[in-house]
Amino acid sequence: MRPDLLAPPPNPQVAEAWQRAWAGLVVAEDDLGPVATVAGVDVAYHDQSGELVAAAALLDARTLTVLEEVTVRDQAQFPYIPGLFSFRECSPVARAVEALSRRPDLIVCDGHGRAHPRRFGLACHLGVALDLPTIGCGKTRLTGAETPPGPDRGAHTPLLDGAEVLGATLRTQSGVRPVYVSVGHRVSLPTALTWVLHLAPRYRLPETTRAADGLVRRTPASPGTQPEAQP
DNA sequence: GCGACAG
DNA sequence: ATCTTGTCGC
Repeated sequence: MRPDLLAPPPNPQVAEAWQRAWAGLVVAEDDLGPVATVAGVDVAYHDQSGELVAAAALLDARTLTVLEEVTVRDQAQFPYIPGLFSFRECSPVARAVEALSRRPDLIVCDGHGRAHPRRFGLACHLGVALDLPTIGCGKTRLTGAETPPGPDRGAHTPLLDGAEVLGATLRTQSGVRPVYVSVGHRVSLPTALTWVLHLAPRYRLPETTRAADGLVRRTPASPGTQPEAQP
């Protein structure tokens, strides 16, 4: 891991400068081995004091069964600012992933990767910080011009900034709004699309995201019992 | 100056 | 993200 990439920036201007520099560390090509496990990550804010709960859910890549769940509590170190989202959630999420008993072969993030103003969204940030393959899968668009994909499951169209392909809109289920897929780190866009579609056999969002989301929402922010791994 | 704006 | 009930549709 690279703790230097997880320190809270002093202000938005510095944060943007760091993103522009770190964007050069992103690998947008496939550099992953056999994928046996895929992790989903998410963060929930249970009160307005900045207290948060980050979670990592490890799934069997073939059966999509949840193999392990981990949650960590923390205090937000940076406000939510569109474009600087990763400085709020990357650190706690990275801690949750590292708390898993084994490193996942791939991580799907609840947010964008290269489909970002400076090409360094949460998925890129997390991937580079942990040096693990990551995919960005957001529910809404941040930047880029989109074209509605066809009505059937699997249909997809590029998310563009002029001639540059930032990612893609992907219809994971017929008749539902598409999700926004982009490269995070060490995964190509075609591979990212294939995985997100595979991970979303029944619902709009991938099972990895659903598992992590359900986990953070049922985890109390304050005291409570520390969740343990689920066999 | 007027919108747009991940979670 | 979070605050919140009922309701339209498959």
